Amino acid sequence: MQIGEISRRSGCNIETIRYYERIGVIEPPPRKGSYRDYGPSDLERLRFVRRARELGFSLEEVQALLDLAPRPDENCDQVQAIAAQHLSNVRAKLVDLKKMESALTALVSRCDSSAAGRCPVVESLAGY
Amino acid sequence: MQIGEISRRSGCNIETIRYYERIGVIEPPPRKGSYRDYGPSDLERLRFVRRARELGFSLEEVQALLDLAPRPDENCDQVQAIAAQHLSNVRAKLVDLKKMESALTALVSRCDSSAAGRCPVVESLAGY
DNA sequence: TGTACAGTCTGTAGCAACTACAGGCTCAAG
DNA sequence: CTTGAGCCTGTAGTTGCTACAGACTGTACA
Repeated sequence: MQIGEISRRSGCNIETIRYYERIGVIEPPPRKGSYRDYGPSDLERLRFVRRARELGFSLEEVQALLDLAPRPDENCDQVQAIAAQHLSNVRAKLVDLKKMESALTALVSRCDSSAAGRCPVVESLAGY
Repeated sequence: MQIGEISRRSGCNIETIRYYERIGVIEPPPRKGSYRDYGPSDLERLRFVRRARELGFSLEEVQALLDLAPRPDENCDQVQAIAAQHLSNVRAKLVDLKKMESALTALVSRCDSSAAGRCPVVESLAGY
């Protein structure tokens, strides 16, 4: 299959696929003429990458997962460790974002009820 | 005050301050000899930038806020609009992150109770 | 047979928002 | 007079793409 088709079927866009090849996330496929010729295993791999990216894994983590995936029975601990670590990062980010959310909510709502002539948003950011 | 001091007092690091100057977020201060010589208003401005960045505003938004801030009474609506827009982005991100969090939690916990010989994390990412 | 046209190729540059040097200056203290 | 901290400019790296330019290929239709 050509790059256009695997792009459609994997949900990765064409430039991204070539980028993944360049940085070694996927193997360079054989060529049919000068065109890349992908097989079903490439499709699987790209889908794997895409799902992992959607869950917020970095490409480095994805690489590690891909390296471990062929022997899931032996590497389950390491896979687990990567996922758990990532989960805790996500939870930390959630905490941060929630803080931001409430700070922003306060900012915006204060503005609604403000007296004329001053802007609480600006004042809050300036640090009173 | 020199860049080191304003850096300490604003919480922005030195390289970042010079970067902000380069891209126009702050004005180039006068020089004392060849050294940048900052005044109190620069400190205020940098603190403003830092707070806004901590709340997740992009530098472009920060620029806009800084442009509007000198006349808060006239520009309150626009300031408000920027903040409200940003708040809704933050909320959208929160929703995404929460989805990621529960997907990851499912991934990781399934692994705990898994039978030997298969790794649910890998399988889930591969898409069964 | 010609030609149009979609699809692909390589290579490079851009994005955000910094961060990290290298290699050189300046300025005050000892 | 030298040491050392601090500053200077300029450039390149980071992450994960995305967006070209300019050239080629392969197929369908006239």
